[in-house]
Amino acid sequence: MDTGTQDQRVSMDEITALAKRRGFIFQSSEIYGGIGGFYDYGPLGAILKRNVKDAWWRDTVELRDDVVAFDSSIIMHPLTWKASGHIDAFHDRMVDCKVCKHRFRFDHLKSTEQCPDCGSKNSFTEPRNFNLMMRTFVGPMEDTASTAYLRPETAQGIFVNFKNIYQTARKKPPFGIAQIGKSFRNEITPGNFTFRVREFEQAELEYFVPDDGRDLEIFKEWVERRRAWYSSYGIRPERLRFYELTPEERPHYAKAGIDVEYAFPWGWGELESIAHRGTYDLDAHMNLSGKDLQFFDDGSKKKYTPILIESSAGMDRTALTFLIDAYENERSVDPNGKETERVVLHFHPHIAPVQVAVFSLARNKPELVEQARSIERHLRPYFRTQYDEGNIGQLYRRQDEIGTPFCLTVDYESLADNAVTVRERDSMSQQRIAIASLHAYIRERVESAQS
RNA sequence: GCGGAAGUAGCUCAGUGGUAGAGCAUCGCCUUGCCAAGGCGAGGGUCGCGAGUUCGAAUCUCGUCUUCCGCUCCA
Repeated sequence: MDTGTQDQRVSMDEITALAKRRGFIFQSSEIYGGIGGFYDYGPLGAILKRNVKDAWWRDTVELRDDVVAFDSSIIMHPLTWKASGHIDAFHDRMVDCKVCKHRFRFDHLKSTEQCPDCGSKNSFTEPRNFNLMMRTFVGPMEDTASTAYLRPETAQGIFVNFKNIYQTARKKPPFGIAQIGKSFRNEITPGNFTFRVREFEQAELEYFVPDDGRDLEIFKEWVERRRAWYSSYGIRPERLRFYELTPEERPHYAKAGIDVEYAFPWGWGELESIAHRGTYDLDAHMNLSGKDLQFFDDGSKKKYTPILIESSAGMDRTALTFLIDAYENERSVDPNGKETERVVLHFHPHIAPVQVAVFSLARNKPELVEQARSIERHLRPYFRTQYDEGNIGQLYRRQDEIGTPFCLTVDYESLADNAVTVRERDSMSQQRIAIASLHAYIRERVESAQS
């Protein structure tokens, strides 16, 4: 892993401490001792995650006339998961050898008495089901017939609605369907903070293309679009990689696959998977449901099953990535030779939970306070703002730590010259800006940040 | 799920059987007035949770939950 330059890698301890200290992320149900694999987003974290989702949605849906929005239910007909293969794949019965601690699929054991690895006899635990889908019941009766599952991915909602959508949206391939929503997996081992959790949010794009030989080309276009997205929000390029799956690593029906990975403090971790899925998913649902999900092409007068290009990104993982990637503990020596530290989150202005903080230089001078509050009120409809007052150095440090890109300070001169000091987070440089032109000035700075 | 370690205030920790503590943080007042950590004061603790031993448990024992590390798993 690259550890280069002065880039001392942040530890997960620092990230989780900051996340809690500043109200980004808390463990779920903390007062009852917590529950493994679930997390809550605090006041700043909720905005951070929303900004990440909005940034994805903007680029994937709003800026394209060939992608439509969708939002499907979390609980679907159980046969959905039969067709997708999730039910069969999740019903493995497993046993553990109590001596060598190895785990085996019960139906693969030649002998139910002797461990094939260490040879111990009668050392197996009872066979247990490992079902990674969360189960619940629909209706008041808790029986097999009413068993339903919380979706382990959002994509199936799009597949089963494919015909509904292309008919009502008046789209024909190539076109895409996008959705952001919660998914649930009973992970055996949740961990690494919000990286592997049991309830998480996915942003998925299913892009359907005609079978005209351009599928690989379109796949590559989406890979480049996603690469540009991460880049435009400032993710450090040396910490991001697009890993190309080998034919052995991808499913037999897929012609290509890319894992987008980030260099987390514990190693590379997957943020997103971009996959060529052939006609596999629509075929599976056509087979089980008996319904026709093919597309009729008016030009060639032929029916065909569209080929699917999928991008599936974890929003919690992406939000965590933005948090880690933005983190810097700046150490420097001040003019008096004293060592100082500054924790800064270098969020992109679109991602930052607070974009503009407005300060009064003194807290007990009503004219300054009123001036500052008035500026904050005027900017609030256009930016994510916050008012604060007190020791100016402390105020700056506090905003640095939550990644606020701009701080405005109202001082005694402001009352005379109708201008404030604008302090920029990364450079700490200051500039005097007329109050009347603040809105335009900040808007220009926020928009030009989008590279 | 297995093995190891840990859990005391928001954070970092001290407290080994006898009244629950410190520093930092938070809030209020004063001071300063453009890059934090001056002064005074205040709030804040089911000592992860539950049993047991004991006259008495943060402290000893057992169970359990959570987190971290290593396995395992990751359709």
